[in-house]
Amino acid sequence: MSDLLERLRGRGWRMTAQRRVVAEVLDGEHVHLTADEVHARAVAKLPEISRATVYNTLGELVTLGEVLEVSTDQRAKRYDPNAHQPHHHLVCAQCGAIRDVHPTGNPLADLPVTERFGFTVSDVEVTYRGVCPNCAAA
Amino acid sequence: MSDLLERLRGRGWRMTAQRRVVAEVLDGEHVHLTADEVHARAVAKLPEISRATVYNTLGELVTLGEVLEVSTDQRAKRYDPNAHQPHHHLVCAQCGAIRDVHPTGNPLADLPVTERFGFTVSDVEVTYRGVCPNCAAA
DNA sequence: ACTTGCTTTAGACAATGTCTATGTAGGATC
DNA sequence: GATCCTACATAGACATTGTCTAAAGCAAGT
Repeated sequence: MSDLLERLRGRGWRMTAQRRVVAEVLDGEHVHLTADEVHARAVAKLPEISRATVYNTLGELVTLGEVLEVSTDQRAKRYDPNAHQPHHHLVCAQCGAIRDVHPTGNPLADLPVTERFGFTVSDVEVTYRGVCPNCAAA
Repeated sequence: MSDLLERLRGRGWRMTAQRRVVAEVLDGEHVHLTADEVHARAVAKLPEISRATVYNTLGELVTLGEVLEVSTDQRAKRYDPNAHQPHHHLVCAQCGAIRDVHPTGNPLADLPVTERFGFTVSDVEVTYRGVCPNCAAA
């Protein structure tokens, strides 16, 4: 994904070693990392990167729409680099593992006007919960 | 809702002034309070109640299934006393206001087996996001 | 009323995230 | 390539939310 780096540069981003590293970490694995996990992996590549910079950079990526913020549990937010394809999440209630899923149907259409209370509804998040095969086996 | 207090007593709960107050706060208004908000209202009725007790009691009510924990934003969890009627939530992206809603359809049925990755799926949460009438007017 | 042990309390601690003041370096310009 | 301006990074204090611990308190059965 030099794609990503190019897009960011095109939006006037000043390209720094720190930002490059954060982008690489998110690209390197298609997973759902917490900010601290991103920081840990970034430090492995660039030891002097600070926590604040990771937080700032993640926040900017979210604002730019390049990364999604996911709150599947009440703990740390997770960052999902799969921002350009709409999807929902399936979470293991025991180990916290997350999978991207693509349900059929359109939940937005399932909310009648009488259930909107005057809100302008623009988005819907669906989180499925269950037990993953690993945890079920244990 | 002496109902609630009776149910709790029936389950072996030792009835204390603190627990009674927390239950009253949750019953008094059909809203979605944070733990701190519950604490503030509890203190108004029983000044010496501690933060830890409120957290403990809320946790017990959740375990007993009498109250639901809702995480609509990345901030504090909210507690929903409407635990006996399945529902989802509609959240204002600006002010955080929450409404209980009842969409049609069954999202659980919308997740094909091929999208379950071996998980045993037991539950689904749907969170609609939008702008409430108050914020839209402002 | 006594006793038992569940419950409460205050405050330390932990996890996650934000802010500030200062120093650094990207990249436009020459 | 050297200089400068300004956006960016840094360390660490601070804030918010929640958990844990040890000691004191009190509900309820006897």
